[in-house]
Amino acid sequence: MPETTRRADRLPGTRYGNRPTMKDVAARAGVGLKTVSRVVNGEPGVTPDTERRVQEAIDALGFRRNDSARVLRKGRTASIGLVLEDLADPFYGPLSRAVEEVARAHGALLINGSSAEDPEREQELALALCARRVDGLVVIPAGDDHRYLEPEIRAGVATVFVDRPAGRIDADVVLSDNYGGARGGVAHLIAHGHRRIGFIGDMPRIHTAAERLRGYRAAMEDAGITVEGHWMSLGVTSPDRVRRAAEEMLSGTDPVTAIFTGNNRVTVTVIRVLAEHSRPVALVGFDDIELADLLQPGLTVVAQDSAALGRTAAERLFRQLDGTLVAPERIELPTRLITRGSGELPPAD
Amino acid sequence: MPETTRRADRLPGTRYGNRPTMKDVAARAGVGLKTVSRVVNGEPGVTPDTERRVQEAIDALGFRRNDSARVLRKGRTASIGLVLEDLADPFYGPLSRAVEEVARAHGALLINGSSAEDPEREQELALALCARRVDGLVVIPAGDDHRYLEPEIRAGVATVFVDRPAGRIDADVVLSDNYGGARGGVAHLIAHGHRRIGFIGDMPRIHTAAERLRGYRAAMEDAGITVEGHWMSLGVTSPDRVRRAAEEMLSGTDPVTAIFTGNNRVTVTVIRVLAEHSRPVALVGFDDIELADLLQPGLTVVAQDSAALGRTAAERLFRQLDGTLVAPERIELPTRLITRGSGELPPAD
DNA sequence: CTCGCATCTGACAACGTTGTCCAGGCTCTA
DNA sequence: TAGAGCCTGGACAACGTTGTCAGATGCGAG
Repeated sequence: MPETTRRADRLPGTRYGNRPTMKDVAARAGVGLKTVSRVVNGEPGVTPDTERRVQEAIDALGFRRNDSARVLRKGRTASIGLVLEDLADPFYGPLSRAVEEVARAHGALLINGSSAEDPEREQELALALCARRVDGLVVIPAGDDHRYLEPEIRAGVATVFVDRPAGRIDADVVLSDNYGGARGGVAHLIAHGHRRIGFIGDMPRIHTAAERLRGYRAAMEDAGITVEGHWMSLGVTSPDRVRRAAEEMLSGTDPVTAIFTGNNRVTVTVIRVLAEHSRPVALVGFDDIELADLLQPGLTVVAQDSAALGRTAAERLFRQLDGTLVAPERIELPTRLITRGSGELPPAD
Repeated sequence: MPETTRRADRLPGTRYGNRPTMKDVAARAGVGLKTVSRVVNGEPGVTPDTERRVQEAIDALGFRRNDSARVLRKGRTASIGLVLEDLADPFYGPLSRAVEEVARAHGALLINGSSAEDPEREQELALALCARRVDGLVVIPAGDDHRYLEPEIRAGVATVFVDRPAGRIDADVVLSDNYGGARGGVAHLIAHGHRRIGFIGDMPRIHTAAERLRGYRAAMEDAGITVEGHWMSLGVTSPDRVRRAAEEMLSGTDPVTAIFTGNNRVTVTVIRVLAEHSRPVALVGFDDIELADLLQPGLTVVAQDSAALGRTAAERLFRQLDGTLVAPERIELPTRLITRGSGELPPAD
């Protein structure tokens, strides 16, 4: 039997631990190779008796189809890639899960990668995923230049950007309404009588941070309030710098009576500062936080729906793959103001 | 030029959107196929001039190596699979991220899948990953019978189970010390004078839940306390059932003065119940929660280090792949009691 | 000037699967 | 009983890459 010989010729212990192939199954069942393929894929044209024999051989050998070979032949991998910032961040867990669910509904697997907010790593990851020939790519940008993806997109890799827009290329983008959300949150504070309102946010080179800052400025301008320079603190991220920034705007001759925080990490630190502060200070944070309702007072937030972001992006991705989609679009999902107490405190001055 | 003809023969629009292959690069650079392969893989034996010509052709065509074909040829995919319960659960985010980091250090990508606590889906996912020929598999079990993985493990798929032990097969397992942690947490309550202590946990068919229950019983027995049946509530998971269970053990003739909660979801609900409760009740929860220190009182927890679980498991996985590892082992990581106030409340009866 | 050696290059097969196509056997009808 | 048509099964090539091996090229030494 030449078949057996060929397998024995192999170096021992190499290659998938010598897994059985369709050829082996065919030999054992005494049928042709293609017949095994037909059974494995549920294709018609196999008599029940043959099918049974093949199935028995499959079970006996513990055969499992090698999807790598299948992919090579068929040209579709039935997998999509997700490049995000940090899976350990509670904001991205639900997003990733939502993408996964949509992928699952389309029979695709999800390959995940964290860029750690490093543009180079984002590129490295995205291109590695392309080399795997993922059918599509959902990217939460870390960098601001995505021209490196142009050849991939031209080659047919469906691509959607989430949370932040793509840089220097035309592509589908799904965003939260950062500007509107921040503007609404600050307006909420103003409506409760505040005029000296602080803003602590991330580096403005990050799109979301810039948009939220813009929202803050717009709300203040709407109310005819001139923003003092020391009310704003931009680009601080580490807890102790946030702490210092908050303490600074809370002291001095012109202390703020309310603070708007630009993301959940900042919010958490500010909550700690305020907990030690004697005078009550109103607070509205961008991004919801688990247990926000159990704090004293409950935390008022501008919440974005990270799962919806992921779902929307993934659905759009698969519509690209269907060919249902033509021109790139920019989708903005609304945010929601959730009042729980901290944002409704009156100014104490 | 026969090369061009062959490609033109293809059906238009199929297969990766007609990406260039090494053959195309070779044709354009006027070199042989294997030379391109050498350049792409940085193999020696190519003159600088040839290398430059090839590199130019690669850039001009936007070529990117097809890893599917590479995998088929080489037999290793440089990717590992992670089957967990729910990526949106804050417990699994850091775990997944830790696995990813270790994978990255070994040049591997991570394919993620959520089982949604459904054994069938776990199996389906794990086998799909095996069909992709992942080099290894990190599984957080949903089911309790993993014999379906035996052929895969025999075929060389490295496998490590995390958080819960594998069912009915001998395999590497990395766990938290659920028993010891719960026992310590309950002992902590007893040390603060409590004797009527409630326990609310998940279904005992889940290993972690059973172990934590066992820890509770052991601590109570250590202190010579007989546990009343209505102090324990097992298998409740939905918020309203937890709520009812908590309210029940807090009322009646023999109300508990302290509660030990078996996981973070339960803890959150119980915190809500206690917030509405007039009499102060001590609380220790299994699993840490973000912002636990900002609650009133701060939440005392038995914390497990989910990142360490993931890291340990992944490292073990790659040591299996190195061949450094022989016999399956069971590793237990310690938990840590973090006191923040809620567990140090004296009994109020 | 020719031979030998080292260096660089390319032809070819193989990885495991699927699509195409044809052969053989069967049934049904005339 | 012979011919037509259908159904099942198998041979073969192709997917894009890498390993093997042999051929070509260039150089120096005799």
